[in-house]
Amino acid sequence: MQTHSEENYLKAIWKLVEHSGENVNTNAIAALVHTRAASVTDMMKKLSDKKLISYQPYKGVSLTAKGERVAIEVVRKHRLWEVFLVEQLGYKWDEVHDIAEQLEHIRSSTLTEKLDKFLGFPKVDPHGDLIPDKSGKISKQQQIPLAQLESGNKAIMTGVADHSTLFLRFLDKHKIHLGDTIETKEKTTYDSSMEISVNRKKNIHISNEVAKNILVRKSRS
Amino acid sequence: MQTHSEENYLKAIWKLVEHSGENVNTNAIAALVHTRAASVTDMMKKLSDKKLISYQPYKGVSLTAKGERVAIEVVRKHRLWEVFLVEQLGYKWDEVHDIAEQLEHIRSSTLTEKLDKFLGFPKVDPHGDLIPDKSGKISKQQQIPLAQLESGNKAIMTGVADHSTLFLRFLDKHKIHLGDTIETKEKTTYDSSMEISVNRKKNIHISNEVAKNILVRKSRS
DNA sequence: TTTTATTTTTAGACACCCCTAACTTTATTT
DNA sequence: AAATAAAGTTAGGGGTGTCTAAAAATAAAA
Ligand SMILES: [Mn+2]
Ligand SMILES: [Mn+2]
Ligand SMILES: [Mn+2]
Ligand SMILES: [Mn+2]
Repeated sequence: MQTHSEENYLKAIWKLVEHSGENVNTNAIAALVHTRAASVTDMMKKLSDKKLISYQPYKGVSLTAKGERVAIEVVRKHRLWEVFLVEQLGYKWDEVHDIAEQLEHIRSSTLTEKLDKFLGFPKVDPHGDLIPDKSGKISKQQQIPLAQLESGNKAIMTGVADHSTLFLRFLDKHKIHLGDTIETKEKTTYDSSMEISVNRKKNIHISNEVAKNILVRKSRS
Repeated sequence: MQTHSEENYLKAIWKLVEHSGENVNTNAIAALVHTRAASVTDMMKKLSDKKLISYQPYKGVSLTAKGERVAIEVVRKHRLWEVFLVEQLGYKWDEVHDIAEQLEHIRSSTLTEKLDKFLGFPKVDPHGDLIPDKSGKISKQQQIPLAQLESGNKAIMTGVADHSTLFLRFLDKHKIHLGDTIETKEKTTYDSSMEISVNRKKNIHISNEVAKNILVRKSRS
């Protein structure tokens, strides 16, 4: 049984491992859980004692099988609750993170499965992130940043790399949504900005900053 | 902003005041929040410092207006979540308490209202308890224990005094539910047990213990 | 290879929430 | 009124989770 705080740390480590593959460093964790390095070190000792991570001072940490199981369960709950908040309660996709951050810690042996069923066993959350299944399995998303798409190629938007309210609202304002077909019209060499079309209609000019945070799946056309 | 623990204490005090009217004593609180008297005293000091209760050592406590507002908000959330768990997720009425005990602490300026709307603005929770409205108003339930109903009188079951799984399952087993019409057929003077009919059909013999925990509203017939 | 900068850990502290044991106050008996 | 019982508080302490400041280890630069 883990505390909320322990769960938050495990989830943070899991996310960092997903992205970097490497052992995770203290400051990165501190940034994700909004604490200081010293607090992270304290927690790493506790999680290590509980065999949830493997930890060698100064050398970073990684999750044990046990720790990963816990982390994935938290991620599963977080994403399922996000689906609930958006699809059932009518929240916008930029409003749900903080609430899900709390709901993910609700402890019950039956709640997650009932919620999953109630929601119709969704595969992805409102941000396009995959929802781990009951057993903790989660397939790797085949997606790349839009910034990497060659000129003239079509793709479907499947996710976002930046989950901030600011970015999500920016996308809303420009009517760019998950599932939209995006075509790269023209790339400017100078600043790597690009002209794109959304659903074959609207043409928009976006910066490289934005293009890096839009994740797409190349359509085999 | 209160901690989970503070909210639990405030809710406990609120419940005790509802039932007794009097200043609430330390041991009663300890029993409700599953702690010891010493812990209660510690917390009373903190809540008093925060002006959430008025507290005089050895003389019991009562809620300030501020404290009552917080307590009722927690109760509102608890009961709304219980409705969600039963009506949307398919839980039984004896299974939801512990989960609602956690969900009631989810902090969000918008969640409660969205949930309330989603559920269709329910008036009562799965146990017949009234749900405070958005402004914190909660009307007094006009109900009495079935044990107090005179022989030959009809009433409608509106609630339970005992929320334990054991009792709720007992009622399920005997198909006694909220909204059922209950008529007192015969009372045994010796042990105050009684013969009742449920929905004009089934006749059941129940102990006084049980009759005290079934709450009914007399039907004006 | 030194020196300097960055990262990480340790030391010491504090708020929170709970506990047991001992003491004090209040209530009840005799 | 004195003795006893019950209820409530204080003293002292433990685990958790966070912090700042200082020290140690590692990485980068000169
Ligand atoms: Mn969280
Ligand atoms: Mn998400
Ligand atoms: Mn609670
Ligand atoms: Mn209830």
